Amino acid sequence: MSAQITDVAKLAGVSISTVSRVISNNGYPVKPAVREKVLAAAKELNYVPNISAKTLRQQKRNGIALIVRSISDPYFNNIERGVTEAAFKNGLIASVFTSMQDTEFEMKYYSVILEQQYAGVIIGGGAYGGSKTNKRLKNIVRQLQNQGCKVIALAPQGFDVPTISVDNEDVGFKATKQLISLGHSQIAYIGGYPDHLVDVGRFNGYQKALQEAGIDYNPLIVKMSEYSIQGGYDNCKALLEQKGEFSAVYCSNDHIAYGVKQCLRDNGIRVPKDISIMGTGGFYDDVGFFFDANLSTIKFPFYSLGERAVNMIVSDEKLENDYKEIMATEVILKKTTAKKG
Amino acid sequence: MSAQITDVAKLAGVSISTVSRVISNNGYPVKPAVREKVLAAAKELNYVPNISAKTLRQQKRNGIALIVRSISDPYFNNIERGVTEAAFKNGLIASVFTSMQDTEFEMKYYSVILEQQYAGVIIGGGAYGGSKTNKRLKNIVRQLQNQGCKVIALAPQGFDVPTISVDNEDVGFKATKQLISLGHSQIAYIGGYPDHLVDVGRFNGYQKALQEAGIDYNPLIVKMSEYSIQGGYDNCKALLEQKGEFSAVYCSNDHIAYGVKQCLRDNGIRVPKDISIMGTGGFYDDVGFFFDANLSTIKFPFYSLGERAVNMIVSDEKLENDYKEIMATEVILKKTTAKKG
DNA sequence: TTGTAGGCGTTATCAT
DNA sequence: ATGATAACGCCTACAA
Repeated sequence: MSAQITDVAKLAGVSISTVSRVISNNGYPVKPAVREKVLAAAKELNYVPNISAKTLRQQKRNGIALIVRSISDPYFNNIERGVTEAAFKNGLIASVFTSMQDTEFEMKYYSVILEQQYAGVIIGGGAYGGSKTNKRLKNIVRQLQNQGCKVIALAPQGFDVPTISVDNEDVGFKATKQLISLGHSQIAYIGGYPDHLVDVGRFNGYQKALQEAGIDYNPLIVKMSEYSIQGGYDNCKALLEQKGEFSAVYCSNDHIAYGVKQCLRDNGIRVPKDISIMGTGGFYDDVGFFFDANLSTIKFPFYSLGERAVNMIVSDEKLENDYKEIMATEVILKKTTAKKG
Repeated sequence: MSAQITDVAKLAGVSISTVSRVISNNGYPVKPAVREKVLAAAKELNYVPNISAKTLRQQKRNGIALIVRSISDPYFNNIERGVTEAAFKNGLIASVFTSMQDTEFEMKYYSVILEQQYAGVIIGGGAYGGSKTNKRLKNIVRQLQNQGCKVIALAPQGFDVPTISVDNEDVGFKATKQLISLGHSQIAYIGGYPDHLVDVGRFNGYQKALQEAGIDYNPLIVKMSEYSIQGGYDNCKALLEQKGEFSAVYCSNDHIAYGVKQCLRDNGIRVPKDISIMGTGGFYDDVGFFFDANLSTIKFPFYSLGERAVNMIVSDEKLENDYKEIMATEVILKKTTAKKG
């Protein structure tokens, strides 16, 4: 249908090898005059190399897949940017796939990624599933690895894959400690899925910080449901209704924190004067169309996380499945935290 | 590296043609017993067909690209779902590319899409550029079309491409008329980029509705800047400070409307009791982690828009560049509109 | 510095 | 119903 390398060669009056060498620009010596001729011919014919043929011949993989939970969850915003930009720098092309938190979808994606011979897949936000679904996922992930596709997770997945992530226990610990250092001792915890590994880690950190400060753990002011604004709102409301005493809340995710903030506001409670809130993630600040939530939070290095994952895929270091890499987080204090007054 | 068709053939004791027929499952008759043997062999070897070879041989395109402005803009949430799910149903695979409102990025994407021989590209949200960048975009889009890649826009782009969209003038008209029918006559307009075709349409509709109702157009209560919550907030604040009189606001986008809502609230103005707000799009309701904004709005058929675009790409009807298709919108009344009191 | 030719893993055509 | 073989478009030894 469209022009191919032979057409360009014919028009330029050279062999296809010469054209190939000019087009792929691989450093192989070609006389400048010839190069010009080839380029001119290619331009005239609107020649575009066929990447299937190239891939097939080179046995090289050139795609990076990023799996996210939902395309519009701001949590993934900077992860995606890091992945996309790093991929480009390495001559690869990143595509985003949305799992919708649905294992069926995720499985389908993996099988496509398998066929498409991607260089790697970055699991930014996989489906949330129990141990049965995990087994199926684990299987297909192993298959991907067998095919030479590198798999990198950006959070613990419940089975061994090379993982780059934050230290979730440390995150929970730092956040809670921050609240303690502001004089709070009645600190509620509102988390996401109770059996999500990520949440378990943050919750452990929360408990550890309390313990270290000699504060008794009070299960009455602990709530968990899901990582959403609504979840935060509802759980906060429940806390208020049961009249649990607390002057601060640690939320294991900024969506939750934002919901809590709204709930408190709707109930005439001043933030941070009456109650302080610490969130987790820091992703609200990165999204332009969001109103700045001004959350005090533990900021994750989302961009770097994505960037690093791509670089690991690109490099030829062999990755063991038990490989774990931790990236640093940062305490950010904005307008939802204050000294206990 | 990994198993290929010859390996499967050898293990199953048949020819590669037979394997191909079984694997591609193309209806060609194969004896059941043989089929079983092949399937077993393929499974044992973890055989996965190489899609590059397949694509090369079949000259078939199997990718759909969706260009969005930002991965986390909820505006694209249901468009993406529609595209992804429709693509799957048609045996295609959709990838999302984020333009970041950056023409350079967008150009790079198009050139990759060109090489990758995508079946089609859906321009959900292109870069926002002036006429010079439009020229470059137009060129590469023409090139895509020449290569046999179908291009569909989901909003006017400033140059001719087959477009499926809502009728933006009608949208602005209906929204304004709705406010008028609630008894409002001093209706402010807060829009996005003043020279964005989409906004021009909505603004025209706004003016037309006023005119039809015999209301004088008042340029003092019209503001435009950008499609963001912050933009809505700031423009609303400016309106309040200049003491322009208005009892309702039509916002040409829900981000803006949400910002306006926040601004009014922060200034002690009750919505909708004191001031009514109509938004545009209805995308806040579709995103789980969002707190329901409860905006009265003109709801767009995002999912169908994406779905229809895919179906147009898949079908072999030839698309003229001046093809335009309009999809219906719906007035949704929630908690930001009330009769003028 | 340039050209020739073989092969990457499929599918499809043509025999059998 | 099955098998042999020639493409698909490109890259890359190897030859010149």
